[in-house]
Amino acid sequence: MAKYNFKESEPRWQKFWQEQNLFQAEQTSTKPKKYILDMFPYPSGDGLHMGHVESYTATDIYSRYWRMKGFNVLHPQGWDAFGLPAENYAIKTGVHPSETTKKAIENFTRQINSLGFSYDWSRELNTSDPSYYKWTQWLFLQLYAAGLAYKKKAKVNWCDSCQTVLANEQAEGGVCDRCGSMVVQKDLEQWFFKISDFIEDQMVAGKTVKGLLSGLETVDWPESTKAAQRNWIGRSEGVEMDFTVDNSDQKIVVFTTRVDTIFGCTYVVLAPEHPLVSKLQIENSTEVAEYLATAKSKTELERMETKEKTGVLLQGVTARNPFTGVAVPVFVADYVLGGYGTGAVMAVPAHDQRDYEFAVKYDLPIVEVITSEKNIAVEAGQAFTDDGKLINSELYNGLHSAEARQKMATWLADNQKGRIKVNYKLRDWLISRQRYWGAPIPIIYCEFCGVVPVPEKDLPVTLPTDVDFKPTGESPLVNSEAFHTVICPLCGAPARRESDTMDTFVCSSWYYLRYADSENAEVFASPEALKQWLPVDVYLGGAEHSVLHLLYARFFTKALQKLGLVEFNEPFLMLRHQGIILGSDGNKMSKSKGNVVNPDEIAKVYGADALRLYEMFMGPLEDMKPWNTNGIVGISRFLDRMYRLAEKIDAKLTQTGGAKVQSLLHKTIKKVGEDIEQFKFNTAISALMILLNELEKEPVIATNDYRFLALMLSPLAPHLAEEMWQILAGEGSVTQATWPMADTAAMQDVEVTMVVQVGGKVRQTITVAAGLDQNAIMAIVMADEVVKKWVEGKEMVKIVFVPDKLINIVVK
RNA sequence: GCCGAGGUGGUGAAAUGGUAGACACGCUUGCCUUAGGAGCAAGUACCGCAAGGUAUGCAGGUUCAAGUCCUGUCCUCGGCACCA
Repeated sequence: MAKYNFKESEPRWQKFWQEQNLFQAEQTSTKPKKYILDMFPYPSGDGLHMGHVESYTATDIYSRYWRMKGFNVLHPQGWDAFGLPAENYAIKTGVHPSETTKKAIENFTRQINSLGFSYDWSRELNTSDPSYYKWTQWLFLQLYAAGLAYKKKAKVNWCDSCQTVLANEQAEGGVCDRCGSMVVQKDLEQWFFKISDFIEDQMVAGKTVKGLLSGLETVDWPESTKAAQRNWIGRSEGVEMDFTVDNSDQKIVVFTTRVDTIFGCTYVVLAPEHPLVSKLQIENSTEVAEYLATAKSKTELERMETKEKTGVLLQGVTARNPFTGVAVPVFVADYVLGGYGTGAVMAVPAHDQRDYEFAVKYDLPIVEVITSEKNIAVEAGQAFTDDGKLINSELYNGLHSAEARQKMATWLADNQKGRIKVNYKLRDWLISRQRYWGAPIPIIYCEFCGVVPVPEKDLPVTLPTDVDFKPTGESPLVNSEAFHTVICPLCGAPARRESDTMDTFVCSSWYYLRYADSENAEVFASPEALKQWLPVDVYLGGAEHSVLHLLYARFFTKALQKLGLVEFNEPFLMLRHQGIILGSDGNKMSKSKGNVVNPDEIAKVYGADALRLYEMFMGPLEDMKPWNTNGIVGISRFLDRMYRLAEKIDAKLTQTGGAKVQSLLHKTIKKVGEDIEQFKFNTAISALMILLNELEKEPVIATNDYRFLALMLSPLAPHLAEEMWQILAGEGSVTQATWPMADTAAMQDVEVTMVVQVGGKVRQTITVAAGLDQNAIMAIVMADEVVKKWVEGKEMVKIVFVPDKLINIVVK
């Protein structure tokens, strides 16, 4: 029998599957549905990398498996095609982004098909196609009409090198996500989505719907991803309270989570951006102005790197502690952030490390009001920041922190000096970008009518294609007269078109809805199609999207639910991440490190099945794993041996081997199915290897048993499985066959190996008939020479018996 | 600092509280040959001649029995971070 020739076989089957249209989801079906989705790729010029292959293989196995189990599977693929790299490339070379993108998509498509992935290409979508972004714009208008998209002047992150603003999520640590250059703060008019409206649960059409926080409890997602989102949202409960300013009608509102420490407040601090700084009567206003100027000139990064606390006393200004009525000095200092809480804090040096450092530097009083109940020694030079028992706090003395917080909040409310307040770190989502290669924001500015949404009939607002990509460093949209100059849809006066485009994350926040009905020209997706397919049952992609894409997509779903456009609350019921595949040197694959392994090259040498299987065999899907080309030969051998096992097929034989082999076979059927359902592909493959090792010891193989192998391999190594199916002269394609049922009766062991322990230590193993009771086993064991030796002369205290597994004789 | 996930052979890794290291790579020895990115057989945690003992980051604990459960501690990776 000839060796398995993947080079000939793989393209042949890929063509066959395409021609037979085997992977198209059924529009009408009585089968249960399963929507299995990959995060769609950005079609970069570099082509597919190992991480794509890992993720797409996992969902492919999963999809093929559920099809064999009789499910109507929707497994689509598309392109997240807008974005900066194509535009920057255009500015550098003059090649239009649509051309670059088109080429990249062709290459991606070729690569994906060459690995035998079973996508339903009839639903392919491309976010840069007007037929898609028409609906991105339409959805924007729905949000605008509902007040969920708004424009405001705000301090925003600006990247000078990318010439655009960035979302907070894209400017973490004061550095541009894309190019790594320093982000500066600018005051600009920008478009925002009101993501902050959806943090908590709310009433929609008389029903409570889950917000971004509590919704996390309803989905099957990795704990780390849920935690990252909670972290990013940054909910904290506390109180806001008013410090009245002496000789003024102003008051300083501070936010704190530790109102229990209020009696230790010895000063108040305003952020440099705080509006009161310019309103108060300050004696040393020149000094303060100088401080504000230096604080403003610092970049985010500098401000964070400076450990030393700085600030200036506002001379002539004092504020009154709402509880004690005591006057305290007021400072302006940049360790207080303008953008969080009220931009003002009460300082309690004894119980807050930052306030402590500041107080030491400026020689301010430190008053202890909390003592540890656990007798923990407070380190010298440190504030005691734990909860404890109150002291020096008048009638609150002796209370525990938690108790005191409640009572104090009540007192504040009763006396109208404060209120319970919840703060969040999450800001509204800044979605406008000063770039060309994105979906235009469908807004027109009219001198008379103001902000006018583009009428639905005029959608899509298409990108001008006749623009010049001269390397000016600026988006060509800015200079496109034809694009800018429009007529106001309301009054007909000359008007100006919004020239900003939307963040690409807007496009990817709803694409999973479009797959349900990707060809529809009337609506973004029909209610029937949405009802048939959504929500997504299983979603797979990189953990780097834990906050950005996944949070935005959840927001979009919740917003559309509120608008009555979808009927569900969470878009992705189950989420898994593929782990990063590192280079063989243990570093992240990168061109500069020269450790990149190209999937095309590997597939050429070992075949698509071997590449797919090896990536799954390397370890748990979610783990980070170093690539090792040597390891793939083990998989190659396994596939060859599977194929060659056919040489032993004896058509007259009804079953391979004895009861033991049959038991293993059916146990394997059960295990492989269970493992695939749990994304444990590594152990599914090893189970098949164990089975193969056993079957190879048999002189002859029954046709039906070989058939089981082909069926089990079909999701994992689909090309080889088809070839094996042909050897059996099976009907049609194994891809359309039904997943085998494990025979429970055959799985019963006739003989078992039992462990014999004496005093908890393994002393002997015995092979006995299955199902023997304790007495029978004891009789066998006590006759055993080795066991006798260990038990001799000792008193048997207890026998622990686990049927068919273990017997432990506890001796004294 | 806070939150999350982890620490098991030379390597990638297995293990519903029940024989730790399955499966695979690599390595050692042998066989075979249509010299192929072959195939087959045996072996491969550590100490010990053996009997046996020791091993899942470290220290304790629970249990007849712990990689697995509990307490503490160290380290690695990921996210957030002057968030009051």
